[in-house]
Amino acid sequence: MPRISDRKALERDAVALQRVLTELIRVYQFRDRDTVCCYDVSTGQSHGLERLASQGPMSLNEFAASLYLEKSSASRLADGLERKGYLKRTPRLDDARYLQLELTHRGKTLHDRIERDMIEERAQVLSELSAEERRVVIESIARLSDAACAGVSTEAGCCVRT
Amino acid sequence: MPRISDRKALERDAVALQRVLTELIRVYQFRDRDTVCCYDVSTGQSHGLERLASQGPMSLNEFAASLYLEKSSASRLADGLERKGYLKRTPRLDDARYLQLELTHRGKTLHDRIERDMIEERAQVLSELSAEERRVVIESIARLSDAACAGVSTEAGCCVRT
DNA sequence: TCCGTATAGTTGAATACTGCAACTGACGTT
DNA sequence: AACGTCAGTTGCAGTATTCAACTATACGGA
Repeated sequence: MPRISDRKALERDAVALQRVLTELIRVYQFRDRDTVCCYDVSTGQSHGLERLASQGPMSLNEFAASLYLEKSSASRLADGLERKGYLKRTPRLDDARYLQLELTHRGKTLHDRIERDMIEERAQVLSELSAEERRVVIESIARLSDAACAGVSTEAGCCVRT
Repeated sequence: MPRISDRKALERDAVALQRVLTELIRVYQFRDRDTVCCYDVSTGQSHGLERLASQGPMSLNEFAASLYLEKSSASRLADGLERKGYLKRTPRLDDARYLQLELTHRGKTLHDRIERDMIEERAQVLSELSAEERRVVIESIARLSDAACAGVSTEAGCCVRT
Protein backbone atom coordinates (compact mmCIF):
# COMPACT_ATOMS: atom_id res chain seq x y z
CA MET A 1 0.00 0.00 0.00
CA PRO A 2 1.75 3.12 -1.23
CA ARG A 3 2.06 6.10 1.02
CA ILE A 4 0.90 9.53 -0.03
CA SER A 5 4.44 10.71 -0.65
CA ASP A 6 5.03 7.75 -2.95
CA ARG A 7 2.05 8.73 -5.04
CA LYS A 8 3.35 12.25 -5.21
CA ALA A 9 6.76 11.03 -6.28
CA LEU A 10 5.26 8.83 -8.94
CA GLU A 11 3.22 11.69 -10.27
CA ARG A 12 6.31 13.87 -10.41
CA ASP A 13 8.24 11.19 -12.25
CA ALA A 14 5.43 10.71 -14.72
CA VAL A 15 5.55 14.39 -15.54
CA ALA A 16 9.31 14.21 -16.01
CA LEU A 17 8.99 11.14 -18.17
CA GLN A 18 6.37 12.80 -20.32
CA ARG A 19 8.70 15.73 -20.83
CA VAL A 20 11.77 13.76 -21.85
CA LEU A 21 9.77 11.34 -23.95
CA THR A 22 8.10 14.10 -25.90
CA GLU A 23 11.48 15.65 -26.53
CA LEU A 24 12.89 12.32 -27.64
CA ILE A 25 10.11 11.79 -30.13
CA ARG A 26 10.45 15.30 -31.43
CA VAL A 27 14.20 15.11 -31.87
CA TYR A 28 13.91 11.81 -33.62
CA GLN A 29 11.31 12.97 -36.04
CA PHE A 30 13.63 15.73 -37.06
CA ARG A 31 16.87 13.86 -36.83
CA ASP A 32 15.68 10.85 -38.75
CA ARG A 33 14.42 13.03 -41.54
CA ASP A 34 17.84 14.47 -42.06
CA THR A 35 20.17 11.70 -41.05
CA VAL A 36 18.73 8.76 -42.83
CA CYS A 37 18.95 10.59 -46.12
CA CYS A 38 22.72 10.17 -45.82
CA TYR A 39 21.98 6.55 -46.63
CA ASP A 40 19.88 7.02 -49.75
CA VAL A 41 16.58 6.17 -48.05
CA SER A 42 13.84 8.13 -46.31
CA THR A 43 12.79 7.60 -42.72
CA GLY A 44 9.88 5.41 -43.67
CA GLN A 45 12.01 3.39 -46.02
CA SER A 46 14.59 2.75 -43.34
CA HIS A 47 11.83 1.47 -41.08
CA GLY A 48 10.75 -0.79 -43.89
CA LEU A 49 14.27 -2.12 -44.25
CA GLU A 50 14.40 -2.75 -40.53
CA ARG A 51 11.14 -4.69 -40.46
CA LEU A 52 12.16 -6.98 -43.28
CA ALA A 53 15.66 -7.41 -41.93
CA SER A 54 14.53 -8.39 -38.47
CA GLN A 55 11.31 -10.24 -39.26
CA GLY A 56 12.28 -11.87 -42.52
CA PRO A 57 10.14 -12.09 -45.68
CA MET A 58 6.47 -11.28 -45.32
CA SER A 59 3.37 -10.38 -47.29
CA LEU A 60 2.45 -6.80 -48.03
CA ASN A 61 -0.36 -6.79 -45.51
CA GLU A 62 1.95 -8.04 -42.79
CA PHE A 63 4.46 -5.45 -43.84
CA ALA A 64 1.84 -2.73 -43.55
CA ALA A 65 0.66 -3.90 -40.15
CA SER A 66 4.15 -4.12 -38.73
CA LEU A 67 4.75 -0.53 -39.76
CA TYR A 68 1.33 0.68 -38.60
CA LEU A 69 0.55 1.79 -42.13
CA GLU A 70 -2.37 1.50 -44.49
CA LYS A 71 -1.69 -1.16 -47.10
CA SER A 72 -1.59 1.40 -49.89
CA SER A 73 1.07 3.37 -48.06
CA ALA A 74 3.01 0.18 -47.51
CA SER A 75 2.70 -0.65 -51.18
CA ARG A 76 4.21 2.68 -52.13
CA LEU A 77 6.91 2.31 -49.53
CA ALA A 78 7.76 -1.00 -51.14
CA ASP A 79 7.72 0.69 -54.55
CA GLY A 80 10.42 3.06 -53.44
CA LEU A 81 12.60 0.37 -51.96
CA GLU A 82 12.14 -1.82 -55.01
CA ARG A 83 12.99 1.00 -57.38
CA LYS A 84 16.23 1.53 -55.51
CA GLY A 85 17.00 -2.16 -55.64
CA TYR A 86 16.70 -2.87 -51.92
CA LEU A 87 13.61 -5.02 -52.05
CA LYS A 88 12.14 -7.78 -54.16
CA ARG A 89 8.46 -8.67 -54.64
CA THR A 90 7.80 -12.30 -55.48
CA PRO A 91 4.32 -13.77 -55.99
CA ARG A 92 3.87 -16.72 -53.69
CA LEU A 93 3.70 -20.09 -55.43
CA ASP A 94 0.80 -21.50 -53.45
CA ASP A 95 -1.32 -18.35 -53.75
CA ALA A 96 -0.46 -15.78 -56.35
CA ARG A 97 -2.43 -13.09 -54.62
CA TYR A 98 0.21 -12.83 -51.98
CA LEU A 99 3.52 -11.18 -52.57
CA GLN A 100 6.60 -12.22 -50.72
CA LEU A 101 8.45 -9.06 -49.78
CA GLU A 102 12.12 -9.68 -49.26
CA LEU A 103 15.28 -7.63 -49.00
CA THR A 104 17.83 -7.98 -51.74
CA HIS A 105 21.46 -8.39 -50.87
CA ARG A 106 21.92 -4.67 -51.38
CA GLY A 107 19.01 -4.05 -49.04
CA LYS A 108 20.48 -6.21 -46.31
CA THR A 109 23.84 -4.53 -46.70
CA LEU A 110 22.35 -1.07 -46.45
CA HIS A 111 20.29 -1.97 -43.42
CA ASP A 112 23.32 -3.44 -41.69
CA ARG A 113 25.25 -0.28 -42.27
CA ILE A 114 22.50 1.96 -40.93
CA GLU A 115 21.92 -0.28 -37.94
CA ARG A 116 25.59 -0.50 -37.10
CA ASP A 117 25.88 3.27 -37.00
CA MET A 118 22.82 3.60 -34.81
CA ILE A 119 23.93 0.87 -32.45
CA GLU A 120 27.21 2.69 -32.10
CA GLU A 121 25.32 5.72 -30.91
CA ARG A 122 23.23 3.67 -28.48
CA ALA A 123 26.34 2.08 -27.04
CA GLN A 124 27.75 5.52 -26.33
CA VAL A 125 24.79 6.33 -24.15
CA LEU A 126 24.69 2.94 -22.45
CA SER A 127 28.38 2.91 -21.69
CA GLU A 128 27.80 5.31 -18.82
CA LEU A 129 25.33 2.96 -17.15
CA SER A 130 25.74 -0.18 -15.12
CA ALA A 131 24.50 -3.49 -16.43
CA GLU A 132 21.53 -3.33 -14.12
CA GLU A 133 20.65 0.18 -15.14
CA ARG A 134 20.87 -0.74 -18.78
CA ARG A 135 18.44 -3.57 -18.21
CA VAL A 136 15.95 -1.21 -16.61
CA VAL A 137 16.20 1.28 -19.43
CA ILE A 138 15.72 -1.27 -22.15
CA GLU A 139 12.81 -2.94 -20.42
CA SER A 140 11.12 0.34 -19.69
CA ILE A 141 11.35 1.57 -23.22
CA ALA A 142 9.89 -1.69 -24.41
CA ARG A 143 7.07 -1.24 -21.95
CA LEU A 144 6.49 2.29 -23.08
CA SER A 145 6.02 1.23 -26.66
CA ASP A 146 3.82 -1.65 -25.59
CA ALA A 147 1.69 0.77 -23.65
CA ALA A 148 1.46 3.10 -26.60
CA CYS A 149 0.67 0.22 -28.89
CA ALA A 150 -2.04 -1.12 -26.64
CA GLY A 151 -3.90 2.15 -26.76
CA VAL A 152 -4.62 1.97 -30.46
CA SER A 153 -5.94 -0.61 -32.82
CA THR A 154 -3.54 -1.94 -35.43
CA GLU A 155 -6.28 -1.58 -37.97
CA ALA A 156 -5.81 1.38 -40.22
CA GLY A 157 -8.07 4.32 -39.82
CA CYS A 158 -8.25 7.05 -37.32
CA CYS A 159 -8.62 7.66 -33.71
CA VAL A 160 -9.23 4.18 -32.43
CA ARG A 161 -8.67 4.46 -28.74
CA THR A 162 -9.55 1.30 -26.93
CA MET B 1 39.24 -1.09 -17.46
CA PRO B 2 36.35 -3.15 -18.80
CA ARG B 3 36.73 -6.82 -19.33
CA ILE B 4 35.99 -8.48 -22.63
CA SER B 5 32.73 -9.91 -21.37
CA ASP B 6 31.62 -6.44 -20.32
CA ARG B 7 32.20 -5.14 -23.80
CA LYS B 8 30.20 -8.00 -25.19
CA ALA B 9 27.36 -7.31 -22.78
CA LEU B 10 27.36 -3.64 -23.67
CA GLU B 11 27.25 -4.47 -27.33
CA ARG B 12 24.33 -6.80 -26.74
CA ASP B 13 22.47 -4.17 -24.77
CA ALA B 14 23.08 -1.58 -27.45
CA VAL B 15 21.47 -3.90 -29.98
CA ALA B 16 18.51 -4.42 -27.69
CA LEU B 17 18.19 -0.72 -27.07
CA GLN B 18 18.28 0.00 -30.78
CA ARG B 19 15.48 -2.47 -31.30
CA VAL B 20 13.14 -1.17 -28.63
CA LEU B 21 13.91 2.43 -29.42
CA THR B 22 13.13 1.97 -33.10
CA GLU B 23 9.87 0.35 -32.17
CA LEU B 24 9.03 3.15 -29.78
CA ILE B 25 9.62 5.78 -32.42
CA ARG B 26 7.60 3.85 -34.95
CA VAL B 27 4.65 3.30 -32.65
CA TYR B 28 4.63 6.93 -31.69
CA GLN B 29 4.69 8.18 -35.22
CA PHE B 30 1.62 6.11 -35.90
CA ARG B 31 -0.10 6.52 -32.60
CA ASP B 32 0.30 10.23 -32.43
CA ARG B 33 -1.14 10.62 -35.87
CA ASP B 34 -4.33 8.93 -34.86
CA THR B 35 -4.67 9.71 -31.20
CA VAL B 36 -3.99 13.38 -31.12
CA CYS B 37 -6.74 13.96 -33.64
CA CYS B 38 -9.14 13.10 -30.82
CA TYR B 39 -8.17 16.49 -29.50
CA ASP B 40 -8.76 18.52 -32.65
CA VAL B 41 -5.05 19.04 -33.41
CA SER B 42 -2.46 17.26 -35.49
CA THR B 43 0.74 15.77 -34.12
CA GLY B 44 2.80 18.75 -35.10
CA GLN B 45 0.27 21.12 -33.64
CA SER B 46 0.27 19.29 -30.34
CA HIS B 47 4.04 19.64 -30.22
CA GLY B 48 3.60 23.31 -30.88
CA LEU B 49 1.15 23.60 -28.01
CA GLU B 50 3.59 21.80 -25.77
CA ARG B 51 6.47 24.10 -26.61
CA LEU B 52 4.50 27.23 -25.93
CA ALA B 53 2.93 25.80 -22.80
CA SER B 54 6.21 24.77 -21.26
CA GLN B 55 8.51 27.51 -22.54
CA GLY B 56 6.12 30.42 -22.52
CA PRO B 57 5.68 33.05 -25.24
CA MET B 58 8.39 33.23 -27.89
CA SER B 59 9.15 34.56 -31.34
CA LEU B 60 8.45 32.55 -34.45
CA ASN B 61 12.10 31.79 -35.01
CA GLU B 62 12.48 30.48 -31.49
CA PHE B 63 9.34 28.48 -31.98
CA ALA B 64 10.75 26.97 -35.16
CA ALA B 65 14.09 26.12 -33.56
CA SER B 66 12.52 24.49 -30.55
CA LEU B 67 10.51 22.24 -32.85
CA TYR B 68 13.43 21.57 -35.19
CA LEU B 69 11.47 23.07 -38.05
CA GLU B 70 12.18 25.49 -40.84
CA LYS B 71 10.67 28.88 -40.06
CA SER B 72 8.18 28.58 -42.91
CA SER B 73 6.88 25.30 -41.54
CA ALA B 74 6.66 26.83 -38.11
CA SER B 75 4.75 29.76 -39.55
CA ARG B 76 2.21 27.43 -41.08
CA LEU B 77 1.98 25.41 -37.90
CA ALA B 78 1.16 28.65 -36.12
CA ASP B 79 -1.41 29.43 -38.82
CA GLY B 80 -3.25 26.25 -38.02
CA LEU B 81 -3.23 26.80 -34.29
CA GLU B 82 -4.29 30.40 -34.71
CA ARG B 83 -7.14 29.47 -37.03
CA LYS B 84 -8.43 27.07 -34.40
CA GLY B 85 -8.14 29.70 -31.74
CA TYR B 86 -5.38 28.09 -29.71
CA LEU B 87 -2.67 30.63 -30.43
CA LYS B 88 -2.28 34.36 -30.69
CA ARG B 89 0.31 36.31 -32.70
CA THR B 90 1.15 39.72 -31.30
CA PRO B 91 3.72 42.06 -32.83
CA ARG B 92 6.24 43.03 -30.19
CA LEU B 93 6.05 46.63 -29.08
CA ASP B 94 9.78 47.30 -29.05
CA ASP B 95 10.40 45.74 -32.46
CA ALA B 96 7.50 45.11 -34.78
CA ARG B 97 9.42 42.58 -36.80
CA TYR B 98 9.07 40.06 -34.03
CA LEU B 99 5.86 38.29 -33.27
CA GLN B 100 5.06 37.13 -29.80
CA LEU B 101 3.53 33.69 -30.12
CA GLU B 102 1.35 32.86 -27.18
CA LEU B 103 -1.29 30.31 -26.31
CA THR B 104 -4.81 31.53 -25.79
CA HIS B 105 -6.78 30.34 -22.83
CA ARG B 106 -8.36 27.71 -25.04
CA GLY B 107 -4.91 26.64 -26.14
CA LYS B 108 -3.69 26.24 -22.58
CA THR B 109 -6.77 24.29 -21.66
CA LEU B 110 -6.41 21.94 -24.58
CA HIS B 111 -2.74 21.36 -23.88
CA ASP B 112 -3.46 20.62 -20.24
CA ARG B 113 -6.02 18.07 -21.22
CA ILE B 114 -3.72 16.32 -23.69
CA GLU B 115 -0.83 16.36 -21.26
CA ARG B 116 -2.88 15.03 -18.39
CA ASP B 117 -3.97 12.05 -20.45
CA MET B 118 -0.44 11.32 -21.55
CA ILE B 119 0.97 11.65 -18.06
CA GLU B 120 -1.64 9.20 -16.92
CA GLU B 121 -0.28 6.70 -19.41
CA ARG B 122 3.31 7.35 -18.32
CA ALA B 123 2.38 6.84 -14.70
CA GLN B 124 0.96 3.45 -15.56
CA VAL B 125 4.29 2.33 -16.90
CA LEU B 126 6.31 3.87 -14.09
CA SER B 127 4.13 2.42 -11.37
CA GLU B 128 5.76 -0.94 -11.82
CA LEU B 129 9.22 0.46 -11.16
CA SER B 130 11.04 1.47 -8.01
CA ALA B 131 11.94 5.09 -7.41
CA GLU B 132 15.53 4.39 -8.28
CA GLU B 133 14.60 2.59 -11.49
CA ARG B 134 12.35 5.43 -12.50
CA ARG B 135 15.20 7.84 -12.05
CA VAL B 136 17.41 5.77 -14.31
CA VAL B 137 14.78 5.55 -17.02
CA ILE B 138 14.06 9.24 -17.06
CA GLU B 139 17.70 10.20 -17.05
CA SER B 140 18.57 7.75 -19.78
CA ILE B 141 15.83 8.88 -22.08
CA ALA B 142 16.97 12.44 -21.58
CA ARG B 143 20.46 11.36 -22.49
CA LEU B 144 19.22 9.55 -25.55
CA SER B 145 17.58 12.66 -26.88
CA ASP B 146 20.60 14.74 -26.01
CA ALA B 147 22.76 12.33 -27.94
CA ALA B 148 20.44 12.47 -30.91
CA CYS B 149 20.28 16.21 -30.69
CA ALA B 150 24.03 16.60 -30.51
CA GLY B 151 24.47 14.80 -33.80
CA VAL B 152 22.60 17.35 -35.83
CA SER B 153 22.76 21.06 -36.24
CA THR B 154 19.73 23.03 -35.11
CA GLU B 155 20.03 25.09 -38.24
CA ALA B 156 17.50 24.16 -40.85
CA GLY B 157 18.65 22.24 -43.85
CA CYS B 158 19.56 18.71 -44.47
CA CYS B 159 21.87 16.08 -43.33
CA VAL B 160 24.09 18.04 -41.04
CA ARG B 161 25.94 15.38 -39.11
CA THR B 162 28.61 16.85 -36.95
C1' DT C 1 -17.92 -26.09 -64.67
C1' DC C 2 -19.02 -21.49 -63.72
C1' DC C 3 -20.46 -17.57 -61.31
C1' DG C 4 -20.50 -14.87 -57.09
C1' DT C 5 -17.83 -13.56 -53.20
C1' DA C 6 -13.78 -12.77 -50.54
C1' DT C 7 -8.93 -11.53 -50.29
C1' DA C 8 -4.21 -9.31 -51.67
C1' DG C 9 -2.38 -5.77 -53.70
C1' DT C 10 -2.28 -1.43 -56.84
C1' DT C 11 -3.65 3.01 -58.43
C1' DG C 12 -6.06 7.62 -58.51
C1' DA C 13 -7.41 11.62 -56.00
C1' DA C 14 -7.35 14.56 -52.05
C1' DT C 15 -4.95 16.33 -48.11
C1' DA C 16 -1.16 17.50 -45.13
C1' DC C 17 3.59 18.64 -44.08
C1' DT C 18 8.20 19.98 -45.33
C1' DG C 19 11.98 22.85 -47.07
C1' DC C 20 13.87 26.17 -50.28
C1' DA C 21 13.67 30.47 -52.39
C1' DA C 22 11.66 34.70 -53.27
C1' DC C 23 9.22 38.24 -51.22
C1' DT C 24 7.36 41.93 -47.68
C1' DG C 25 7.90 44.90 -44.11
C1' DA C 26 10.51 46.85 -40.14
C1' DC C 27 14.89 48.28 -38.14
C1' DG C 28 19.29 50.63 -37.92
C1' DT C 29 23.60 52.30 -39.69
C1' DT C 30 26.13 55.28 -42.27
C1' DA D 1 17.65 59.14 -47.10
C1' DA D 2 19.47 54.74 -48.77
C1' DC D 3 21.21 50.47 -48.24
C1' DG D 4 21.80 46.18 -45.74
C1' DT D 5 19.89 43.07 -42.27
C1' DC D 6 16.55 40.51 -39.91
C1' DA D 7 11.63 38.39 -38.84
C1' DG D 8 8.10 36.45 -40.84
C1' DT D 9 5.02 35.00 -44.99
C1' DT D 10 3.96 32.99 -49.37
C1' DG D 11 4.68 30.34 -53.83
C1' DC D 12 6.22 26.10 -55.27
C1' DA D 13 7.77 21.43 -55.57
C1' DG D 14 8.40 17.06 -53.49
C1' DT D 15 6.97 13.52 -50.28
C1' DA D 16 3.93 10.90 -47.28
C1' DT D 17 -0.53 9.33 -45.99
C1' DT D 18 -5.32 7.77 -46.37
C1' DC D 19 -9.70 6.53 -48.65
C1' DA D 20 -11.97 4.54 -52.27
C1' DA D 21 -12.18 2.35 -56.56
C1' DC D 22 -10.06 -1.06 -59.23
C1' DT D 23 -7.55 -5.60 -60.82
C1' DA D 24 -6.38 -10.14 -60.24
C1' DT D 25 -6.38 -14.39 -57.89
C1' DA D 26 -8.61 -17.92 -55.11
C1' DC D 27 -12.41 -20.40 -53.15
C1' DG D 28 -17.09 -22.45 -52.75
C1' DG D 29 -21.62 -23.73 -53.91
C1' DA D 30 -25.18 -24.47 -57.54
